[in-house]
Amino acid sequence: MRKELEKVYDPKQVEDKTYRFWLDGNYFHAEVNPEKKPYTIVIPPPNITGKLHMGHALDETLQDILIRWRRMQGYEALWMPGTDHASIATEAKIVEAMKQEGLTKEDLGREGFLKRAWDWKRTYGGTIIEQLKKLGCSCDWERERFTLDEGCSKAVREVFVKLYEQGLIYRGERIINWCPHCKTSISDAEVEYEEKEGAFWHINYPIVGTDQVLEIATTRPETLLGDTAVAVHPDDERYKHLIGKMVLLPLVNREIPIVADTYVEMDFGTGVVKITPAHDPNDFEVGLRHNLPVINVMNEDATINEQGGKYAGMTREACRKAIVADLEAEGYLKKVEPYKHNVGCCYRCGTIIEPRVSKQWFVKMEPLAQPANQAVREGKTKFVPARFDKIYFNWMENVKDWCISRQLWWGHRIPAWYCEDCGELIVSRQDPDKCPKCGSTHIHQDPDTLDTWFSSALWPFSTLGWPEKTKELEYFYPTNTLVTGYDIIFFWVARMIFSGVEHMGQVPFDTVLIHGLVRDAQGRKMSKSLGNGIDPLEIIQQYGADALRFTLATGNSPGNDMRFSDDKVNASRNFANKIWNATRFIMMNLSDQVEKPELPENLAIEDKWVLSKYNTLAKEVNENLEKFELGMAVQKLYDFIWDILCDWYIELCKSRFQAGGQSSLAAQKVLVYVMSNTLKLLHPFMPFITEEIWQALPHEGESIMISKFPAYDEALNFTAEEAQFGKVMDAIKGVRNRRSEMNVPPSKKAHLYIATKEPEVFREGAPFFERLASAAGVSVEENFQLEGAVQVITDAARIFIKMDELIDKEKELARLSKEKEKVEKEIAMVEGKLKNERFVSKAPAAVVDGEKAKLKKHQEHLAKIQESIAALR
RNA sequence: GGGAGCAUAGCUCAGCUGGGAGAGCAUCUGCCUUACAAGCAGAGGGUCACAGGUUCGAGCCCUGUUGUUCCCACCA
Repeated sequence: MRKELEKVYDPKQVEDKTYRFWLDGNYFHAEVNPEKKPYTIVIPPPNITGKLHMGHALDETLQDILIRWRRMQGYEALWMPGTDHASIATEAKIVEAMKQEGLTKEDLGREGFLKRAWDWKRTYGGTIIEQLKKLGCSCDWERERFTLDEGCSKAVREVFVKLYEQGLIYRGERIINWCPHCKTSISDAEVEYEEKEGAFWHINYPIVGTDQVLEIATTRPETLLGDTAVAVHPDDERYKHLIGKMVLLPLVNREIPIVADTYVEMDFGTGVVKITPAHDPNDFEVGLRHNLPVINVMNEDATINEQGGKYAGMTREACRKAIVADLEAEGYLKKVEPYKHNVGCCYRCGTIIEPRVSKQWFVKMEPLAQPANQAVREGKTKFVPARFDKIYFNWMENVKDWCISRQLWWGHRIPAWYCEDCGELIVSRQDPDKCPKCGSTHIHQDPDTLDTWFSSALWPFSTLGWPEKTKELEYFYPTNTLVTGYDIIFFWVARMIFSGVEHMGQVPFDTVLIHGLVRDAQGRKMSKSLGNGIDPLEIIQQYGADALRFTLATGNSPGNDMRFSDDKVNASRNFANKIWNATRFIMMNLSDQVEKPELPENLAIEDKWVLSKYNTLAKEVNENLEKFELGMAVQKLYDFIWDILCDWYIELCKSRFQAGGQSSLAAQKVLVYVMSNTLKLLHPFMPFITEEIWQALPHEGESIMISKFPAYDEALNFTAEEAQFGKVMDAIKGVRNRRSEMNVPPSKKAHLYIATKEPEVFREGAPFFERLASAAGVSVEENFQLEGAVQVITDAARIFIKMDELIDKEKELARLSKEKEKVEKEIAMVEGKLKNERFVSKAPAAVVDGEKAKLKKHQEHLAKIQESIAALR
């Protein structure tokens, strides 16, 4: 007894239940299996602070499609899941939460804070994982990892020590990007530039020993407190004679030199630049070249420090106002111009970055970037679409050393110790208890932690057990496809590539599939501040996970952004319902004799037609997936199911069901066969509904998700029959068309007379005209002589619709001559082509033959029209 | 300053290596045809941004122009 399906598909009844079924079956789990080829995807680990957003939903959907497809193809498919500790983002959230309780980090102390952070991780870290399950992700949850777990920490430590020993990690005093809000350094990649309205303040610096002034222009007057020189271009005729002289720094009354440096652009501003080595990266470089002192005038939170004299304690903004006011009061301010310029901001909190000189740890990039670039150039890793390799190269070829130390507590602590007695620096795989040089036990560990991306960079191999030589690592590495958005190519993809090449000797994946952003219906980026974000879980709740997945996969080509709208999800939901109802119909008509999907011995022409179409679909879906054209694959599935299967084949089956007998049984078998195989093709995209329906239909095996993914089958190559049946369909469409034009309701049936040179084809198809073309009966002959009938002319037939009362002879003639003109035009065009010597000689033979066939078809069509016209007259 | 993407039906977008433009939504017409009105059958609607070029043939390749979005750099 087969179960009845509800009238409308309800995802809520199906999804959780089905997901549990998969988990119980352990289908997501992958093991080292030398019998099979591995296919591996590592998930871009979502932040533990995170909630699933549309970007994740897209990213995970694409990965799940690929992994389910490969799994069904027979690969040992591993989708490695996990989460990222996201040091800066998580720490900021925890600090924020503590603020509500009136607590600061310092109140808790490092240990207390970390305890709290781990509590946080335990509480919220699982949220996003649960949300991934709602989406249907078939990750191997037994292998779930966390960037701060023991294994990943071990990998981080190994890499740090190894690179340090190779001289590729060093500690040094540099100017770095400092976020005054997060109170930590951040890397160049973490700075976002934003165009802001500012001003250009022109300030006169008196030249010492003269009554002259030097006019400088600056966008940051408050940094004047830290000026240690002014610079001009060495070739600048206006200022050449002043090089080496001193100016008096206004308000501060410090004498600073005028230096010459080619960094200065002569024709920008006044051609004179104030040099503040402590607060500008370019000035810092100038300072190094000219041995200038570095005066840091700011605290960690970007307030002015004691170096700022009377301005000490002010914020940078307040200080700017005060300085400008004072300059004006004392007559130093020449003028103020409005000025638009780019300001660096923290990518996490948006606070304006303060360049700051401090001691930090760096990774020397050049030696690591080179082999990585070489590998990509050799095609060992390919970007899809290919243009993204330019972005990768552009960044990697100009990359500066990577500042990896963070003044945060939540993260991998830097494995470096300092001896308080002899000053020795100890970097070690094991925690030292004394100084190896002097034996002192007075050592302390560096308080800083590592950039969160330092651990993510190792993700493709740390999750497989590295630095241990595990069998998983041996089998699953290098992984196959990395799926991610273009926004983290620098942060993550590039760093994984050079890390893989350096530590594993092999690139971490062969393909990087890049997708775009999911935007709102108006094309705006979804953001918290705009409040235009769409919650994927709400969409799942409302429409179902399959509908969401289908929406994200449809009409989306690699690398391009997409818009998300309710209209689209609605259409996807309707599609799910369509499949559901098609299955209901099949089951309503299914006899007990169909026990599994198998083809009948005798196939009717329409069976061959649908099987041929299905076969092409199977072939193309695989081809599209191989090329990462997921959007195209899913579009073809949609078209096949809705148009070919539902609107045509199922409708064709209705008359056979009515007739009963062998023809009905054969139709049932073909339907079950085509439907269940099509469900398999669709399963990676819409896993829940396909499983539910597949289970309801006669099937073999436990679950669709471990069934064999269909492929092209030569036994189903019925292209000739497909073309033949197409002629019947053309005739049906033609009749429908004419009737619709004449506004004849379907209830008004009419007898059809079909004149054709292929009567067998149409006799076989005759029953279909009754249901699909409102025919009261059908006669097929080679020729007919009929009065008072409407005519439909196709390539293969003349069809007379017997409807005396509707006939207006003149109108019919006019319509026919219009049709004749149209066909004549077509003929003229094709003839023109074929008469063109150069076309015939240069175009491929297949194209020329195609044109010839087209011409023949048109000519036959024309002949029929002419016959009809003659008959009417 | 450097680089990339996009420009196709009213809207949102497909269109794979060049062989005479498609879908969804919207609009209009007719249908409760016993799987589905979340449906069925039809219809209208496009100088494929513009200007050149290559080719027998261009939405697709090349050059330029315009509009638009983004990335990198950061001239104080």
